[in-house]
Amino acid sequence: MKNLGLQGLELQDLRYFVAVASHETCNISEVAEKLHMAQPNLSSSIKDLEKRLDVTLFNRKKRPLQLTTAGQEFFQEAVLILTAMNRAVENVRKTSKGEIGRLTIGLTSSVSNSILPNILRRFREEFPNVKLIWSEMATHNQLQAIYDCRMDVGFLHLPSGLIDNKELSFTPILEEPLVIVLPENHRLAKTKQIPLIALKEEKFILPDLQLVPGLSQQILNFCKRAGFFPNITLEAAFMLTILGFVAGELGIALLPANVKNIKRKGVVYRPIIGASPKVKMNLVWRRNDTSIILKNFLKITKEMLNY
Amino acid sequence: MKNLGLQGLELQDLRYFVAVASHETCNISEVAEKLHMAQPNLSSSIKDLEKRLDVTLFNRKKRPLQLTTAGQEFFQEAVLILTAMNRAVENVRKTSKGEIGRLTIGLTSSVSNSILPNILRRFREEFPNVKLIWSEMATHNQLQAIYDCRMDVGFLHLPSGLIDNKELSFTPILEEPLVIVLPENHRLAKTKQIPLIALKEEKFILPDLQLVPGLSQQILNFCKRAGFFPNITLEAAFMLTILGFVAGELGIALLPANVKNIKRKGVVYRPIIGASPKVKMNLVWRRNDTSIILKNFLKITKEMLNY
DNA sequence: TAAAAATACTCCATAGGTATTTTAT
DNA sequence: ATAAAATACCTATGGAGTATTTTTA
Repeated sequence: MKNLGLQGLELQDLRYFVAVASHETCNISEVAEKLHMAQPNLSSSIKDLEKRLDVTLFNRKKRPLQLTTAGQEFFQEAVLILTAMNRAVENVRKTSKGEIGRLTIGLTSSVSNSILPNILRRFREEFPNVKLIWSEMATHNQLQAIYDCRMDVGFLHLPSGLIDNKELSFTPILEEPLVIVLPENHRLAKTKQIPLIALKEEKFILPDLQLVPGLSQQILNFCKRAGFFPNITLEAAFMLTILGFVAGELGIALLPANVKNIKRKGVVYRPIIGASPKVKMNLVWRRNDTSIILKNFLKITKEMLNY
Repeated sequence: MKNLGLQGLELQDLRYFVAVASHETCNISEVAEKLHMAQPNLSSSIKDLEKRLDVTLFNRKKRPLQLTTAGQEFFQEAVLILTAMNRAVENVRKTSKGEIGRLTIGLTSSVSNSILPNILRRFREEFPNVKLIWSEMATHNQLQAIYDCRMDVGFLHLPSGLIDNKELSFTPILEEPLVIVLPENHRLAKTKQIPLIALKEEKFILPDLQLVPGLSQQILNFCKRAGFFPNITLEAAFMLTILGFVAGELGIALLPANVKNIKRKGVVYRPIIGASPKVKMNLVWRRNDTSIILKNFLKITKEMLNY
């Protein structure tokens, strides 16, 4: 017999108790057999439990044994506790395999126009119980959110000066040529292919330098390499805003090729002739993030690039 | 080291895990000291838990240690489980002491007019967390409900043939004289005290023989002993109904004295002169009911009788 | 280099087994 | 009289201790 370890109720005690209490006739011998254990041990386990609780759970003056009122009460709660334990184990296992949980993803319009739908579909297939939360956000805001753990991963055009960052990791996932965005009545709209230098005297509408630093920096670099510094008349954070400005003949723009997926009245797209410049899209996350969900997301994203 | 008992997660595992996980810096050594145990054992307990779950709970590549995502998940659930266990223990102890729970009580109007309020007040004082559920019910229905465990205890006038019942126990708790209930214009209403035999030729309104067998049987016995069998014109299950019939001059009635607490227009009460007959009120419960709450209720009820 | 975690071993308390007695119907 | 629970006793696993090594910052 146990030496009354006064403290420390254990789940084993509950398991034995529940096994007996849930038996039709509370027959200890039968239950012991079902549990592949000796009857005296089951008996003394129950008695020990009663001693520790300082509560009589079974009325011993009756055969078959029957639960006291307190025993019924305890039975209900014991079942709940054992269930909770099983669920906790299941959940922690699934969580560790990345089968359940959540991932918060930041996007810019470039991504939602190109590879994103495929990635999401593929991820949903493999991890149907992981909640993906995504929000379209300008590069600058995304980086802040990732730092602050409000976001786990972001698709963005990498601004200069972020290479070898201590806090963040990144990987290039996409290279896109730029296209020239013109009002349909623009003199260059008749031309099929346009060299970059031909835009030297044009008014430029640029992605916002504060909010979308990566993309605008890359565009400026290409112009510089082509031999001119563009005449910037407007900045805007979102693609659609820029297209609107172009349609209104406020200027022309250079944007990633995926913008061609948007048919905008009054706007035409023309490829750049010559050393076609390409902007790079990166995936960014916290370097110290050990989440398996993140790891799986990165894996699937990389797979989708070799389609 | 443990020999990986693959099954059987125990609360002790959770307690150790929660102790470490809830420590500011997850410092195993400090936590071990706080728990008055050796550091290596706490270390290996945690490792063992991880092995059994097949989940890494702490990121060992970092100092201070930090919970993995799965570890955070498990921590939350573990705390809930431990809390549930503590609550279950508290509840079963209180239940066994009769400090929490419920008692379903049956009444007849006789009781609610006399001793019941005192009993309830006294019981509430001593057991504020026991829910008392009472319902006014005719004797016959009460007995049925007690048999069926829909009710735990009842106040009722014991019908003959219930003495030495195998299933039910009872104890007398109250003796009340009968009073004569008359329409205010009745010829006997002028008399202050009336002998029972004077009612020989009157029309009687009797408590329902089916639904309130105990009381009506006792009334009939008294009449028989006084030397006559009453002329029964009406039966009714409830006091107020009977008073209504009397007020309507449909007959007279004999009722327990507590009915005098009800002032009914058109009705007067007159004491019986001579060997004043008394009806007995009993408390009834299932003989095999071991509930402590019932026991306490019986105890308090008996105490209240010697006021 | 220092602080903390992991490993290696030792020991005994107790969960679990067998034999027997007691209890309730 | 019988079936089931309680008691008594025994055995061996694994939880907990001490000493030491490995790891991270």
